[in-house]
Amino acid sequence: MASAAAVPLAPEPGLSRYAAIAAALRARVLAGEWGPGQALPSEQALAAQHGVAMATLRRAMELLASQGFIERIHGRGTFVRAGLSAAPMLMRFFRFGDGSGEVPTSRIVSRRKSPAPAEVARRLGIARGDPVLQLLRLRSLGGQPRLLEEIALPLPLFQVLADTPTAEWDDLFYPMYAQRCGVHVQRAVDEIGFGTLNAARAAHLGLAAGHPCARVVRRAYDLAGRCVEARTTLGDAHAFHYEVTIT
Amino acid sequence: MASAAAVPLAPEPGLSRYAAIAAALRARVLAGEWGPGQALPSEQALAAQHGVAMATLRRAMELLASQGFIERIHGRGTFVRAGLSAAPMLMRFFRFGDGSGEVPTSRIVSRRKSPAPAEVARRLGIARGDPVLQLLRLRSLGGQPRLLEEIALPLPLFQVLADTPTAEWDDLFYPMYAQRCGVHVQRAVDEIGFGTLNAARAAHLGLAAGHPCARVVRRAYDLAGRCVEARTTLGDAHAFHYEVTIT
DNA sequence: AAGTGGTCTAGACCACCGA
DNA sequence: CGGTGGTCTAGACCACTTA
Repeated sequence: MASAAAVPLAPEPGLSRYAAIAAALRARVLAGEWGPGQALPSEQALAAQHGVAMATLRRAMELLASQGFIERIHGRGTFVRAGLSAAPMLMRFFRFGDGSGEVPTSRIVSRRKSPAPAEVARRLGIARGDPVLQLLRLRSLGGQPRLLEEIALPLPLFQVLADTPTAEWDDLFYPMYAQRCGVHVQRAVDEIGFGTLNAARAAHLGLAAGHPCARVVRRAYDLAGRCVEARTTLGDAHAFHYEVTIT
Repeated sequence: MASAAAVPLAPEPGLSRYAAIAAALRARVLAGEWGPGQALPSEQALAAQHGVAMATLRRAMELLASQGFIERIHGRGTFVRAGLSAAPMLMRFFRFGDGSGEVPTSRIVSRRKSPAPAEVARRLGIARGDPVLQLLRLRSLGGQPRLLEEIALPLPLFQVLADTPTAEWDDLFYPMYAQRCGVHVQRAVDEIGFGTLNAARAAHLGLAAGHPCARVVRRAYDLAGRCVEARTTLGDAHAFHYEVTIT
């Protein structure tokens, strides 16, 4: 099995060589062979493993990189993507922290363990009644509450957060998930809609009941495609703003 | 100047060969050497012209293709992109025509030539007072008006539309711009926000004054990067829905 | 200096399209 | 069939990072 090893069993007959290799590498990553943030073997090594020329192996890598699955760093190596950039992924939908340079703050209003209601279960892809951690979080700017977040986390996975005082939590949740729970958010889908605030929610935001709000429903997924967080963010509709480029 | 012709004058010193070639090709397209929808020379011809290997030329082409600038069709050739897919680019933001299979209709409510107000001029990137064609268009579904569009078109360019009875207009505007005015929309930017309807606009949509609305402000650009259309679309906020994937 | 990914070459062969 | 773009090879050399 030295030189003519090549593809052992074609995963899909109609697939080009580089696409097959990309699929194989993807599978190996999902199987946990290399974890998020870790380096893959060098191109040379992988090319030898798969019995193809370097250029072909590189095409496979480029494919995976273009899909955001791996990250290639010149002179250092190729790495499994560690997760979404720690950045303020959410606030970008709202005029939040623009200009003044003021620091946004966040506060956990409530935390409770409970069986998943139907809607939450559906979003997380778990069974109704499975245990989840439900959080209510208020994000403020300059002392003004701006965004209300309702977050649901599947529970065996996020048990650590149920046991840690919320005062010790980090401001950025996704890096915290990675460090404390070993959960790496790799992809998220946001659904944007519109509605009005009920009295309880409006009170948190300092608005009148019935005030129009923008609603961003997010589902966050890890590398394996499991939904690991369901989050609904509500904010004043008039402060909502988003830009899309169509090509 | 046969074999060692190569790059005549490097456009940017720090640029790789393929990036330089991509830039050069881009410039030739913008200069009008090949119009939208037309074929570029074959890879072989272009590689010879630039004095590089086919693989390098191909990298340049792949770059341009990934940017949506050209379209490569196996066995046929490489073409300058003709414009945005004729599709219902706009309605995708609204629940509009879902399910029932009913046919959306559109009607031009008003058309008038006028000097550009400041806001319109800013969006189109022209001077205040330059002549524009301003349209008001109502899009309906099942007899129900759903979207109100305010469209501004710079005027020397779209004169044909000022002279053609609106009854003869096509339903899809972008293909019509291409056929009748020689304007190919290649890229568009949408800004999404929420607001409320004033009495006049609400009346067109059959809603009450002050009703919450979603507002999509679009700027459409041609290949050369000129803004050729400024469009504001208003619709019932409760019918608004959009999905974004973050990676 | 050794190891990584990035660029480039000069070919070969294949898959697709149209006359 | 001839011409197009798509895949693949087996090299060479360059640029960047780390130690």
